[in-house]
Amino acid sequence: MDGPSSRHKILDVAEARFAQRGYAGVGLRELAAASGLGKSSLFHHFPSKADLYLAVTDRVVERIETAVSAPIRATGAPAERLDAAVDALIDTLAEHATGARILLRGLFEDDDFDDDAAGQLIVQRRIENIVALFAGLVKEGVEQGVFREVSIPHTVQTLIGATVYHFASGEFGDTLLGESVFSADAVRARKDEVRAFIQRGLAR
Amino acid sequence: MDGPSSRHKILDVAEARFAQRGYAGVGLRELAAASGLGKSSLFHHFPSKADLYLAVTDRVVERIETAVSAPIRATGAPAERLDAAVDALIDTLAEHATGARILLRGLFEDDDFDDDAAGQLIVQRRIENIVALFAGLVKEGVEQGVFREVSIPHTVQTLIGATVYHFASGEFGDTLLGESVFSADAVRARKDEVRAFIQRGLAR
DNA sequence: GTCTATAGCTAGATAGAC
DNA sequence: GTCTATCTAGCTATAGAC
Repeated sequence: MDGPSSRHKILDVAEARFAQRGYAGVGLRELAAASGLGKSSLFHHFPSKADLYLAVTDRVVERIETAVSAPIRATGAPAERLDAAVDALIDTLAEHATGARILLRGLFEDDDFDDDAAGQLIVQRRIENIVALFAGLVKEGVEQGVFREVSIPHTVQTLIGATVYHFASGEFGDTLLGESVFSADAVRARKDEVRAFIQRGLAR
Repeated sequence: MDGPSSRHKILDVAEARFAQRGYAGVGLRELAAASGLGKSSLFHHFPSKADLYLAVTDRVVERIETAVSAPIRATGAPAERLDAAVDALIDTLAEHATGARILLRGLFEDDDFDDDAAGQLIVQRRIENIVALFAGLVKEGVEQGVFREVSIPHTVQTLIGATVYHFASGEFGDTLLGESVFSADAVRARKDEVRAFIQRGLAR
């Protein structure tokens, strides 16, 4: 047992810092120090800062993809599979406190990652896949007549807002709720509230 | 008629750039050039970059505050006032395309603005006021028995997710919807979808 | 795989002329 | 109110020893 590899450690540290202050807000010196390495050693593991950031983002997105794929692809009624998928999504967001922020930043951080267009594409494809999974499930429900005729894209946006935004809201969310949004209590409450909203929002 | 003042021009330029790439991602040189000024001239209008950022944020939050105050404080049934407030909020977010991102960034950008703690407090108070307005309205509906017994804070979070997140989602949202989230069509559709979701989500 | 040293550049901010 | 010039400190990235 060697403990976590340097690469793993760097990714953990980078995920936490990038989540807080964004890509441009964090320097490699800071990441190196917090990882217990010299600054130059980072370049042995990742060819550039942009590559490191993309590796962080991809890991986050992969977690989500893994978590929601099974419940969505399961057999059963759309309403139940959607409930299970939202539960799994919330569990994953709650377990890794920094993931939601990284994910949300990925959506509106327009940085120049021209150097690693390939890496960007991988992340993008993964996100498209997750969106397609949810969209397909909602569509299935609408076509079966168990959901009312909502707009699929708008419903996906509402789902993201209700889950990802919530767990990315940080101190603001903590203050609003009166406890950490990541506390077991708050996570359970969020699941109940979101499930109830979705069920009622989609019911015919 | 002198046209817009330099200060106004700087604020417009800064709002657009900060919305795209965040506080740390934008340099004063870039802002100065885009405002048609030399870099040093910015310091005549704003004492520091942090102050400029706070001025941008405050202007955005003030717009929202102004837009939603009237409908929420009006007389009428809570459900109707909530609909009107959400409409007004969406109109404001749609009218100033950069506002939603600035707002959302304000929630999870943990930069060091220690230099201007006073400015931070003003923005924070304004946000608290907006939250209190919505929370009070939902609470009123619950107490009158016209809304079911939802959690007030979680409902506020869901409202923010459904509106602010949506208009901050940028290219991702555009791709998902198949058109700009700011197009007249998409704005109208968003209003309809959100209103329907909220009404059904809150109904007893 | 980690280090020291350094290159080359840009950052925010200040001084002072006009 | 805007400018040029400059300061210090930070940045990403590279070279090369061990």
